[in-house]
Amino acid sequence: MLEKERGNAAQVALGGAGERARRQPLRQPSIKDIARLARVSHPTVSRALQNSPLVNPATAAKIRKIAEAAGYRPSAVARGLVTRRTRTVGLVVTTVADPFAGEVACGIEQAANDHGYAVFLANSNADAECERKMVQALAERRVDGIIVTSSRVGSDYLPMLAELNVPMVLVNDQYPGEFVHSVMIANENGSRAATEHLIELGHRRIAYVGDRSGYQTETERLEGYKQALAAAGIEYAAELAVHGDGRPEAAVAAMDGLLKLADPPTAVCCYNDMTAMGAMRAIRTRGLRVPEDVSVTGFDDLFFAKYLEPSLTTVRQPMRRMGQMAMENLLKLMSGEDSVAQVKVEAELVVRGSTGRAGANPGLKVETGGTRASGAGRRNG
Amino acid sequence: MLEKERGNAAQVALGGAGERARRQPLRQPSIKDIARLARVSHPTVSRALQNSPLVNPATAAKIRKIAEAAGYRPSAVARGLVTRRTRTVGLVVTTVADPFAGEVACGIEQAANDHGYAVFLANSNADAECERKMVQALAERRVDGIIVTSSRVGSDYLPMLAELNVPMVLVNDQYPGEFVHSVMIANENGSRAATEHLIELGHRRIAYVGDRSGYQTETERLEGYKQALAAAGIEYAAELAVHGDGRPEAAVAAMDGLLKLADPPTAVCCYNDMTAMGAMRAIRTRGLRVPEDVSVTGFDDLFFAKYLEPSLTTVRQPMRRMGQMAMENLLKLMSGEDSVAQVKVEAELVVRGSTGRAGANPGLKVETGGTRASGAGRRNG
DNA sequence: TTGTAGGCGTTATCAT
DNA sequence: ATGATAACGCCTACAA
Repeated sequence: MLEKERGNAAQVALGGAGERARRQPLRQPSIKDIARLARVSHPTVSRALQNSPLVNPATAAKIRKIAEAAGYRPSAVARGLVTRRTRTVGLVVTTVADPFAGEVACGIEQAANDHGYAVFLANSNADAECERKMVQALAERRVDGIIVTSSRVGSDYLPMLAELNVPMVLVNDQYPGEFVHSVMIANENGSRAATEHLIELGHRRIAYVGDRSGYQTETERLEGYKQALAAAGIEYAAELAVHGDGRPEAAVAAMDGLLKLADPPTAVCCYNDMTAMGAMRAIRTRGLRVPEDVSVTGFDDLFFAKYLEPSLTTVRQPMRRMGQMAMENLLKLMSGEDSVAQVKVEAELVVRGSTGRAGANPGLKVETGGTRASGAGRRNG
Repeated sequence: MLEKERGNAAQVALGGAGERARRQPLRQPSIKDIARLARVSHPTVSRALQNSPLVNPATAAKIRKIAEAAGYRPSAVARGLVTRRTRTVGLVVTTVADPFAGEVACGIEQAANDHGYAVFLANSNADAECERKMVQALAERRVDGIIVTSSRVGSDYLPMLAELNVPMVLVNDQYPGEFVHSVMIANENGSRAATEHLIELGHRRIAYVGDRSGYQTETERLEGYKQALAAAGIEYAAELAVHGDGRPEAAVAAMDGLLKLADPPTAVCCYNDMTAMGAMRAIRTRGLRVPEDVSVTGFDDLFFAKYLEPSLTTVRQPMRRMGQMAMENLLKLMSGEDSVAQVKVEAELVVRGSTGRAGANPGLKVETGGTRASGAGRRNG
């Protein structure tokens, strides 16, 4: 439409209050512009726009009308500079493309948005150095707080925390320790429940396909598995506890190794749903069936779990809710409350079609899985 | 000039220059603080930190050392205020928990990060009003650009674009029209390829399970399906084209309706992988098998597609790459280049186990799917 | 090579 | 109820 009229739409619409054209990236109207148009001082405009009671209702209305007409939008950056609070938080994840991280991010974003906060997204790609850089970058952006999800360098945050002096909340992170605030799932309980479920179904030879060893989440889930075995008087066999990397590809290989054992397992407890997905593929590829030949459990209850064939018995994490809780904790921290600390979220076993009685191998059965779920531990959502 | 020596961590660490404690949110050191410590003026510090050649290497080194020791971090907000460029972009998605959006977001974040930009995440929850609000909020944050993914109100952005005067790039959006910049997948081609594949396998009675009707992406994919039918001389049957909502739950119901037809389809072309996942569930629930009884195709090639049983034949979208392209286009737009416009990305058929010859029903066959993929259209990644 | 003097768009602190 | 005036932390002239 108009070509050289760099004067922004607002000013043009108002009758060309712009004295001279700007070469700058098209300045948005400021309170000073509005003040000039309304024939008042900028502070008055500022007050009017904040619905301050200190301003005459009539002038306030007039100012708001003018601001509206001018397409005025307050600058959060200028406000942030003077108030020293940007109403911005940083979210560090390995990658949002990961379904778990996506769900958590969704919960965080929701809660943040509800409170007028914006969320900076930072992917660390599971690289510690990169992760550190991202946190630094967030600090430069002057975020009011930071949430780190599924980090593998959680312990490194303690010194950072002190240095950056920015409130932080960790979600399912590595060694949150005593000094930081966190939201964690009850890994041991969840994993134990899954394993107990398999034991109840008569399984004795139960394998575990984990994440890379050494991480807290992995260690805790493995521990839950061991606890359940011990409680049932089943001896832990090191050959049955193998490692993947939390992704299906590695799980295929790990599971295949288990199936090649002289005495292969009849059930497998997986670190997470992605791992379970890979394990199921490995089982099917060998011509075996789930759950008739091998029962499988996951962890997370990602959206696809109930749509796998058979649908996956898994341990549910309320991922969105956890994100929301993390954000709410962070909000408290940012407002000065130093009370909240470590939040432990209970995990819930969701029994579906991928687990069945040990030795229950009714020959050729085509309709595996489906909605065949026992009543126990059904999801409440 | 300033009599009140605001104490801060840096100064304290450097020898306790802070006279008295502050109740403020603990100010970070500024260039002025560094200047005082280095006994130079702030502009000199500013220049030194920007590696300006206008500053004496010796003093520059000294300044950098002091800044480092003081834990100085430049304030992006102050810089943004003066430069009028925040090096920040907004990303609007329905929800990052959606795998497609997550992948695109990942690509965007990557590219943004590579260029020193930070990404604001904004979930619209598929609500037009909310989406509009998020864009306004981003404008107040003074983002340099905005990317909108899978919006259903794409056309509404034209007026917004003019009003906000912020460069925008849309990814797989609704009616991008002539005036906005976009990255779109070749929906018709992709859908046509999938349908042609089914036709080549001998199918004649091919159904289509779409998204809610009226959206451009949906319309185009349906169109591709129709084109393939027409080219093969198969008459389009309205009863075989049904609607879901892009999510598995709705697809289960839609597919079930198709299976209840007097003359049910032997193949179904689905709007996306989520829909295909639901369709497969509906098929199995009825005691039918994929692909022996019904062949299924998806669209997207989400991470789980190859792990479904049978693995899903689908049309691949290079999602991360598309996000990256969108960001790169946005970078150009933000730097003033007004050249880039509508980018169309080719879709690639990936043949896997969920599609098979029509009428090829070899009785009870347990090992469905797996890695049984024909050579045609294999992914190159 | 360095320092001085604005100004970015707000809010905050005083006056009036 | 309103208006000057001064920050906030940085950058960019321009002056020295």
